[in-house]
Amino acid sequence: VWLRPARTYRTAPPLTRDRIVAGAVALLDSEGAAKLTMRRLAEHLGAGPTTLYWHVRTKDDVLDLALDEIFAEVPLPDAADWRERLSALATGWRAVMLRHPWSAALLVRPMLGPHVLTRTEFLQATLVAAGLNGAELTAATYAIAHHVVGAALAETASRQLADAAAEHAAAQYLRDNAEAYPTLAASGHLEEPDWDDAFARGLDYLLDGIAVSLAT
Amino acid sequence: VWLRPARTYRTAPPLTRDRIVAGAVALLDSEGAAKLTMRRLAEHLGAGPTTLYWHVRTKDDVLDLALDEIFAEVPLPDAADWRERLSALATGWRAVMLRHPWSAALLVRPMLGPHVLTRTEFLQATLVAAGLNGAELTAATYAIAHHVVGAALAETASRQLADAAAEHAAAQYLRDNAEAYPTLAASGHLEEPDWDDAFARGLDYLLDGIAVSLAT
DNA sequence: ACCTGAACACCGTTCAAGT
DNA sequence: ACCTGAACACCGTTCAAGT
Repeated sequence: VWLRPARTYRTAPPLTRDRIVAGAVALLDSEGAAKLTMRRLAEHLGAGPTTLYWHVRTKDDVLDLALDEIFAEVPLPDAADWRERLSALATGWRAVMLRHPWSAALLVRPMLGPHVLTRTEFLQATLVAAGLNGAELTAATYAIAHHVVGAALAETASRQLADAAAEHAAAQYLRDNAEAYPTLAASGHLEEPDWDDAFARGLDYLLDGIAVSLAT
Repeated sequence: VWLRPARTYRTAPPLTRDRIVAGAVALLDSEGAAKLTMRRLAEHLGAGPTTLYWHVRTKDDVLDLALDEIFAEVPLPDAADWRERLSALATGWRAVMLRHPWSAALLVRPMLGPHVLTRTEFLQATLVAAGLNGAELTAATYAIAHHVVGAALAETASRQLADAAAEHAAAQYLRDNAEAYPTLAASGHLEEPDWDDAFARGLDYLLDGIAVSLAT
């Protein structure tokens, strides 16, 4: 999508790519990915069932645009210390993905949107300023992104069980098979962990490791 | 699914849950997630278009079963050193996901299958043996899983561009916008990185960080 | 107990036709 | 330039009916 410019208009039109993207995000937030349909989106925008195809090539385009759109919400922190900058960026990034739970499932598509690239640029520039380069820089950039994406994915997935009965059944299942999964049963693996705490600690492991490599 | 037992039979039947899962994995491997259809899967198995519904409740059940199935391929290493055990587990896990590129997109569903739980049990037991417990144990377990899942997701996504023209266009796009993304343009962000190297280094950052916390 | 086909209520996308 | 509706080739799932 990113390579094809949005159409330009002579006068303010009723339907634009921006309005389509905003409508898609609204529908995804309120009803989830399974309910986002080109027909329903068009109806939501007060257009005929196939009008969207003038502004957008496929449904995948709409999804790519919607995913990039929410990245604009991720704040770019201004802390001086590189560790603080990275923690703040990662925390804000995760918060945005949890606020738009449909976003995790879309990350199998290449992340090339302008807002995504702006965040990645900020992330990598901070690591460069901290002193990384070459293969270490690449690895650190991806590792931090993986932590955010993985955390958002795991927490989103866990919420699919939010149905209390299903959660209870899953925990019971683990207890019934305690001899097969002794460690998991003992640590309460299928009970909701403190996601915020686990995320922050995991990120600290990563940043500690990066700091170690910077010190040598 | 995991709580509902597979049906039992008096005689060897033509269609079983196992055959359905094996057929689904085969179709997903050869044609991708978009092409897996209940109708096509049934046809692939030589059954009527709706026969699957006797053995399985929904298409989501089939996907959950297929995802768990491939986790059986992840080897459980027997190294003595905890770091070696974790590296070997994570590396094997990533390799399996890359071999079945459709698997990354399915991780938005809760990972409760028996094979998944066996790998998670092994991962967490290794961390316990290394000396972790409580909130640190939870955080380390998830952080390692996030690294594997995030890496598989990113590499799979990047391969969607495998089309050489698209890759070239994306790199060109980044170069054209070098003033907006100077760090990314300089580091060649959109050119294929050495995925194996980035994965190994990132995992080392994480394990270094965990080792630091064990030492204090 | 297991399998089938018809049927229902949807999809994404194309395209000739309208304004 | 922009929007429309009919139409095509599909979906997942239900259910009465077969063996």
